[in-house]
Amino acid sequence: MTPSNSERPPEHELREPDEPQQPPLSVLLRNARRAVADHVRLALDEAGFADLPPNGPFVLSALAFGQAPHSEVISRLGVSKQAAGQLVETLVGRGYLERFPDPADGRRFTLALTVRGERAGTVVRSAAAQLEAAVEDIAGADGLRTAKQVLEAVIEMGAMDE
Amino acid sequence: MTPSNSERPPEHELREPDEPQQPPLSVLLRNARRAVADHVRLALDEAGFADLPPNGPFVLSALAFGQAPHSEVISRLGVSKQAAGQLVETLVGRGYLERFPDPADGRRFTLALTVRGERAGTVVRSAAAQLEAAVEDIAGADGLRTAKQVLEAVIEMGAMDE
DNA sequence: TGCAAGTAGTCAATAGACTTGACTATCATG
DNA sequence: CATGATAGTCAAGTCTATTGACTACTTGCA
Repeated sequence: MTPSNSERPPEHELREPDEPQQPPLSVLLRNARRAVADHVRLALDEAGFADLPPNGPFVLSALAFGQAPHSEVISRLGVSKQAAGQLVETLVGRGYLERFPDPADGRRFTLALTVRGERAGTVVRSAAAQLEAAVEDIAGADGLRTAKQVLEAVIEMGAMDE
Repeated sequence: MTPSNSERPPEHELREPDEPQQPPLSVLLRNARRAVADHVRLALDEAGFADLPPNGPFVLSALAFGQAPHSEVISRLGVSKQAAGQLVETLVGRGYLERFPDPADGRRFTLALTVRGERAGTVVRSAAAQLEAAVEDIAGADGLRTAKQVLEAVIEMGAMDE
């Protein structure tokens, strides 16, 4: 027996919810985020893009059909520039992205999707859009818009803590 | 110059949004989730619980003021039982949790919060509640309720892909 | 011009969390 | 009491992110 237990047994009872109350926002957000990510991941796997790393969909979406400076992708990702650099390197290595030097600034690079990257991006966007459409069918256009406004408010509140 | 660049420059322009359209749900969820997590993390750091791992708040909330079987915490976390076991081990080691053997079943363990764990749990819950209340001030009670319903719909849709 | 300071990005090492595969101990069923 | 299932751990490896230090380039100012 490896875990070190003390001898005293616990006292309280497991609480069971009397009413079907709504869970806290934090839990809902966590689970909803996971659900969307899983849905997108499933679509990617089926389409032959299983080697796209977890943050890949985010980069692909940020690039959409166009291009963007490396630095912008970094700042949108919300991770350290080193982590973003590694991710970009991986995506380049796996054929999703191309890197172009900025002609005006020798330090900078521009990122653009390859054909494969665009295809994967299409899968990401359509999977997300499909789920969003299904939610809209249930919640209605107004409900979805309201929900998005609330999410934007949450994001804004969070940004206020620095 | 380490990155391998090709010589051809990119063709398209960076698109800029003409209208302040709402971002896709997937992006909003990602960012909102991060905002909440950051907010909670900040509160924990300030309260002296900086050593709580990222998934710690979730476990603490799952335990609330009571106790729960290890297996239930595992299934709710949505990760492998090994990962959950590591997390629990860490939380025990850092004084947030205690493990008690189940008197009826020698294989099972019950988890309960220590005093420190309850304090940290209080911080987590109050930080989350504070943010939720602030959002409710902006969006209104109806808006928040609607948003939660939408999130639950998203979670349910995701569960349908297996 | 030329130097100082700031910015873009990389390198290297590491930490942290999760995964798979194999295993032990206990319980339930016949 | 033997077989199979379940709870949980051990061990090893992977993957992602972090920190700290560094190079290369640009900008601004004298």
